[in-house]
Amino acid sequence: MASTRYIKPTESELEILQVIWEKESASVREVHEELAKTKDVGYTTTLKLMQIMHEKGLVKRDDSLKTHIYQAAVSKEKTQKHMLGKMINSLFGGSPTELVLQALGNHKASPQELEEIQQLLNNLKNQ
Amino acid sequence: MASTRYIKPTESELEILQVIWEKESASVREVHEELAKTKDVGYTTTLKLMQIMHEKGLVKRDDSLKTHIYQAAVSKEKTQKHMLGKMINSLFGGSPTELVLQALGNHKASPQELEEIQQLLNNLKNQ
DNA sequence: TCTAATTTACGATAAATTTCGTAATAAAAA
DNA sequence: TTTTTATTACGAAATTTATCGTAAATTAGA
Repeated sequence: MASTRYIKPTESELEILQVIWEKESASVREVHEELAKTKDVGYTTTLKLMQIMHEKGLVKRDDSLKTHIYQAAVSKEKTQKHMLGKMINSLFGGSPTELVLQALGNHKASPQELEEIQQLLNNLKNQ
Repeated sequence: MASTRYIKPTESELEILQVIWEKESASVREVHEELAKTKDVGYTTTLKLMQIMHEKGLVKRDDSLKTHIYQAAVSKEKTQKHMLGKMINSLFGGSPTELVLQALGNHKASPQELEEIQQLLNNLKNQ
């Protein structure tokens, strides 16, 4: 049952995963077009990265047609959870609260968002 | 007044910064002993990293004595803020709220901590 | 069919990060 | 003083990550 060990995506790999998560599935071209909006990088670089990600098991692909279609092999939620946990440990002395306070303090949230957080907070309190 | 641009610590540098932040000031030996508790790494590796960090301006040092004493040149808070911001953008679609919800949902907080968060939430609501 | 364009495969290089060995220096101990 | 120990400086290698050029294969268009 031993689940395959967690593979930590690199920074570039995270950028690519974001696009794939967003689109559900995508070709190299589509991912590249998206990255190119904010980054000056060659097509083959994106291609190579995605091939490596496939080897690592970060993405799966359908290569039955000429243009391969990629999908994420790791969930956004699991990845978020891992990265958050690592950050909490490495930068916030293991205290998720410290992180939450920082995040709320430094980055403004809308009234609706504050309400969402309030809801969750209420749930947590009633336990 | 242009403040010097932000220098992103690498992962190893963050480990070292953590120790220095904790101890306020420390020699290479002290930092290394701490790292060695959880990591198998040579003394000169730690030394070299700290020298590089000094060149980059991540730490300052008193080298008037044989054993140099290091201090952080970047604050824990500023670093937290930067890393959080980066993570919010790269993994939480720019939404701090999403991050907060994840952090609270996945990592348990004590009643006191929940109260702290409630306080901050109240402040934010009254604006 | 023949030519263009698109895509993948692959290797090589570049750049950044981490690692450590060795020598020089300074301090401490014998 | 002499020897041992601890520390720094430094260079180089190893590793990881990111970049791109070129060739081969496939598809689409003329």
